[in-house]
Amino acid sequence: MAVDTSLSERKLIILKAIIQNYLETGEPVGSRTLSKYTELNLSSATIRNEMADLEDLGYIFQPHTSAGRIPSDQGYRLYVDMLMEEKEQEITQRENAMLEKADKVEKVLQQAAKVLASNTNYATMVSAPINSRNTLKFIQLSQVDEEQIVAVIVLGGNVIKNKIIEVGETLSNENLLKLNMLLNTTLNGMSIDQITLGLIARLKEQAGIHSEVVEHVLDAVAEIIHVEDDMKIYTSGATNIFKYPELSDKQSAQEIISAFEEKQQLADLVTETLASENSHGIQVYIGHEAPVKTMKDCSVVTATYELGEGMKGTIGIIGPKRMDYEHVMKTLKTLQSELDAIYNKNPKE
Amino acid sequence: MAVDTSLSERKLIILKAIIQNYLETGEPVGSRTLSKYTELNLSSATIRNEMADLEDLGYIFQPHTSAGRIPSDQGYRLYVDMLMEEKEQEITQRENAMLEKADKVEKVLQQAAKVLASNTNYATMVSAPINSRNTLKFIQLSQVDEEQIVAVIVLGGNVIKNKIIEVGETLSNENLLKLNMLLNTTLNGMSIDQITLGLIARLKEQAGIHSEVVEHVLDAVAEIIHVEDDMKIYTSGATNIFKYPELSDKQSAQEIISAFEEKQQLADLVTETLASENSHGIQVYIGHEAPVKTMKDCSVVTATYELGEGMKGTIGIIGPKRMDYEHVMKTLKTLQSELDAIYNKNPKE
DNA sequence: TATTAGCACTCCCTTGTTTTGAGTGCTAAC
DNA sequence: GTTAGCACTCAAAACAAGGGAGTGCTAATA
Repeated sequence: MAVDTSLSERKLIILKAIIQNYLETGEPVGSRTLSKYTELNLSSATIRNEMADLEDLGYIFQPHTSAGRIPSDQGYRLYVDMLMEEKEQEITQRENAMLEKADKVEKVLQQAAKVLASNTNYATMVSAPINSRNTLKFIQLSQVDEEQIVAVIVLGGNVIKNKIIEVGETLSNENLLKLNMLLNTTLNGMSIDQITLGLIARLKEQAGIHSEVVEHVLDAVAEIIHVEDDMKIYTSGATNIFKYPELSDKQSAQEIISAFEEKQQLADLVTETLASENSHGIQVYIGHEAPVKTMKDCSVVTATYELGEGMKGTIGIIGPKRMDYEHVMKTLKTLQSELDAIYNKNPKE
Repeated sequence: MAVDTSLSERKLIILKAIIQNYLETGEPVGSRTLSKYTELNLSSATIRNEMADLEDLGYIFQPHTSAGRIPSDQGYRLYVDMLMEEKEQEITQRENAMLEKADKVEKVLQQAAKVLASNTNYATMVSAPINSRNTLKFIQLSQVDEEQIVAVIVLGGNVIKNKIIEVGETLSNENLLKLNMLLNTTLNGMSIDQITLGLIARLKEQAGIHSEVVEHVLDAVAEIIHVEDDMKIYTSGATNIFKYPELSDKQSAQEIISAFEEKQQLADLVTETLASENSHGIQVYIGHEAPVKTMKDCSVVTATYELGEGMKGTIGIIGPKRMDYEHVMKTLKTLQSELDAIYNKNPKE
């Protein structure tokens, strides 16, 4: 993934210039423009020669004969890799991300998506961290009325799950107490994926109260714990894609916005990102590289954030291939640390 | 709102034919077409005369000279009013709305929106019922650890609210118990808007435990109860608008889809709908009639559903003016009763 | 008197043609 | 190695012409 050394310094400069110019204008860029744009002081003819080479090497191409050049996916890739290396030594400095503290995780993430979208003018998404490795801090069953019990479960990071359990017959107060004791002493501190069905079965026996109700309630508890909160994803600025002509023809717009509405595809994206994390915690998918076909004409930049204890989530930006990678990557890094700051200031036990 | 009697029977038939034809094709409809389409057996010339009249009266218009006619907002309005009257005597019969029972209100509503969208090919929204007149069924504070208390509140219709309350100093077990007793005995059965700040203040005194912690906790409880769950709105099929050329130019599409993403405008729509409810529980806003400017080129059809105890929510469909009003209204009615069936089968106390 | 046939007219849309201009590749000169 | 010059290409814009759907009006008809 390092910079391809087969390119001369000059070619690199020219390529970079082509890309940057194209990022700004969205138009194919020609040799004349470049000969002014760069500080190389080369004539357009020379540039043309170099461009011909770059085209042969696959970094740029012409949308049609006699048009200027446009960076190819490969060209973008090289460019982004260069950026990555430069950034490496830069100190990440905190910026004003305007993230207000909010007590509900949900709110924070939704707002994060919003801030990101308005900062970048691209479409954004933020996935809630996955709970499976989170640990149970507290569990309680309470009688609401004769036929209803409410179960409340608090996980690390103050994630709360709850559900009403409908019971046929009433559970006596003592039994409820017993059950609560049992649940808390047994499950407390365990991670979600440690709480297996086998464990629940054992609990049923240990409960010592042999009634259908208890079994039913325990089953319900297991369900609450395990029901994958189907990957909550918060999005914002989906309509930003209308700002980029290359994405806003009906067909593409329809597809991309659908993806944002349905969220299933975004979920796939998140899964993929979390699976193949790289050193920076930032990943860039250019065009076809993205794991979702809908994004084949977009670039997707994702960052992973961590709320401690292995609870990871993803922040993502979806925009045109000619996105401002530099700014985007910087903004993502900032947000990453903002989230860190918000959630890791309460030291985890 | 009754049928304008100044229109002859024949004009009405022609207007209806124009509209129905336009609903199907989306193209301006001309006199020739009509002379075949209607069972009136009139020549195109006669039809032309009638159309000229209808145009003078403002029910139809030409997008340009020598084009066919298109219904105006006023024309649609008349048409819809006619439909309403016809439907009046029809028996609403249950259809297969495929709504699965789900225990979380949230899920049900999201699914309702989805079903609706796929049934109609329009963009849809469903607002969660507003809680302010809902009653409190159960409240409980539990100690999670030294510094955290989780508050759980169950409202009618099994709506659950919760929040972690951070406390500086630990609250003793007995005090927590006392507090729970007090809260339950006092607040149980009260509606949200009955629980005023004054009441909370009185509770603080009654608690008899004079400590900052108790005050803080009670304040937090009040906040949880009152924090307007900022009108949750579930949407689906926003991208359906791409199916209608008259709405899918960049400008309009951008605006409409934004409205669906931001949801604020939809919330306004809901508020308006709930405020001015009419006899059928179904309302139709045509073009400029909608309380939101974004929808000026759309028609919005809304229905109000009730979960008992004054908890009302709204179902809405947003599409082109040439939407299939008949089908839409029927579908809405069906869904309305589906929701009724799901939520009012557990008889409310 | 209401309906219809006929006709001239309007104007959008489609299709085809021309022009323009940005950009290229190549070659020959510097 | 670099550059000026030139012929060439091709997309997009500008223009022109024809077709066609639809209209309004008038005069004939039932």
